Amino acid sequence: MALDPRRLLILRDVARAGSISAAARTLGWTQPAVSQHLARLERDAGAPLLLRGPGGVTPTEAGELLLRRADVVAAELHAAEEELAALTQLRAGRVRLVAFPSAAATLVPEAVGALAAAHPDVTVGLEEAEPPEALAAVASGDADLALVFGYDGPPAGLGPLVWQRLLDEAVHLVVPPGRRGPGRRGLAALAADDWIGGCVRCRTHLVECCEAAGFTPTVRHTTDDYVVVQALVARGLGVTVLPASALAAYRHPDVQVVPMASLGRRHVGLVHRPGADGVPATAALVAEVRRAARDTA
Amino acid sequence: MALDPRRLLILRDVARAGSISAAARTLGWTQPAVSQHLARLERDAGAPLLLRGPGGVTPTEAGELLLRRADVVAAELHAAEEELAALTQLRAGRVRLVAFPSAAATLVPEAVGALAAAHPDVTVGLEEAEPPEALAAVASGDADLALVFGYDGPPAGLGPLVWQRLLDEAVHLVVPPGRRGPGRRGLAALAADDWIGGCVRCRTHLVECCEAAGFTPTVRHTTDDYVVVQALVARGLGVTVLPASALAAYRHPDVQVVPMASLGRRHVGLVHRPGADGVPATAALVAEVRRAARDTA
DNA sequence: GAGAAGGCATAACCTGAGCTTGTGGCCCTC
DNA sequence: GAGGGCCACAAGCTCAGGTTATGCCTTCTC
Repeated sequence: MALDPRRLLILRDVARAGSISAAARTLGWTQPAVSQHLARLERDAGAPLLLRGPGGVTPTEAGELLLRRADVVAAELHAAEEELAALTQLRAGRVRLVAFPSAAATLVPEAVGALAAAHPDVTVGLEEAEPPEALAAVASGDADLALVFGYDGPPAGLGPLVWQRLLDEAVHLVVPPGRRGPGRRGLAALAADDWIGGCVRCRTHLVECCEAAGFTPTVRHTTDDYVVVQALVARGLGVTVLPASALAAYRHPDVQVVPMASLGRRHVGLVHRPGADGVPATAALVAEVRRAARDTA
Repeated sequence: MALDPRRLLILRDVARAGSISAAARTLGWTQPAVSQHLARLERDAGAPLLLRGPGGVTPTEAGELLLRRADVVAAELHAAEEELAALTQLRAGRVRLVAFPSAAATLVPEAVGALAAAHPDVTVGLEEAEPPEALAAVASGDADLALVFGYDGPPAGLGPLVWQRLLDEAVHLVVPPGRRGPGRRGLAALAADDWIGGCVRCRTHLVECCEAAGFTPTVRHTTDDYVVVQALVARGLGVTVLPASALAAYRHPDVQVVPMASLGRRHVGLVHRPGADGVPATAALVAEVRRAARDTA
């Protein structure tokens, strides 16, 4: 009783061709193949669909009925293939990207700009969020791609998500002008200083590094804006740490930058759901972000 | 690249069930079966359609696209099955019947009336036509069923059409009141009479019978109305032949009816295109006509 | 009318699509 | 860390769905 939609399309071909043999020729099949499909369809339908006459075949009332439906099915199928082709050829599509703020200011504009230039009909939605929220957005399906970072490895809480490393960068100590470096004592030399913290994740890393050096930092100021941070440091209001890319993007002329291995390295990467890198629009954006990362490295 | 509509429906089942395993359970299949169908569909589509996450699966942009189309396809299929069921259960349908005039006055009303009573939603279109035109109508597809007759066998020119014999009837000589019968001389005794002819086919048969008896009849009057014919005969305006059923339907009190084997027999039957007797509505009407013929015989 | 041509169905065969079972990996939950 | 749910992958087996071969039908042509 259940109709096979493929046979509906075959019925349509036969009706258009006017005979079973003619339909077989257009399908590149033999006549019995088509004949058997029709016989099966008629059995499933419970009524004759075509009357076999000399020189061809004419639909019955039931046949006409199915032909009307088959036309709709064929149209839907064709439209689906068209839309699908648009997606795979990047003539359509949408990517929802979540990125952490400093990336949004550097990598993202370059990548999104390049994608828009190459494929103007692919739309990119950008949202700023720190790694934990970004991961949640991707995991829940609210975003397709997240630009996130972690210290000394991928961020925690990846779950089933896929991590694609983009670049590692050093984390530097940033101190006011004229201030002497920490020397061999390392971070411990700054135990008494006021500290400027960034986002939650960065501050956590900062605190961990300090505690590894034997003290708990006094975090007096908090901002994740690396321009603001440097302005505060330049005025002597505190010390901080900044990843190399933030300093590459903007470097206040007065601050001192001190490389320190004990501050670890920041790992920047893309995160998406497994398989999402097969989605054409997402893959294209991933490629552009990777290119941008390679260019800035 | 060509999408298999069956897999589209499977995709739909999976999306509705929320996971491949759940869809497999509702389909009564195993999980790998569904998994393979999806893999093939994604290959044909050229893009991932579902992202596999923990606890189930969520459609991609391409997947959503196909799901919308699949909904339409499923709706069409369902509607087609509904309409088909209506046809096979005689809750809908149409039969176009062509019948020769005297049948239209006797068999047809009974049969069509019975069909209408049993299946009020099946519509019957009736048209009157003599056998040759009736056969042409069926052959060309303008009619589904024809009630026709032939003398001493099925009518000529059947071609590929199917003949279903309904009944045979005697053909009687009809002469004015008081007139002596033909006796052993047979038809030849009426060589000098005026004859009343019916339709073309009937007159042809009349002429053939007379010529077999050695003369060519003078056909003075022509009408295919058996009431009119008998009125003419009753007034002594001519002689004629009439099939038994015409005389059973109406018998003028004054005419004499003389059975004559040499007038042959008239064969009444149904004609349809091969396979048309499988069409539910047509089959139902055929059955009613046969019943009516059996009852009148 | 005999033959050729074109249509369809049927039968028998054979390959591969599409099921199955079995297994392993991954994630989450308890 | 044991258990359960999800998935993909691999290998096997069965039958759907092709094929070729054949026969019958009607129509057209000479």
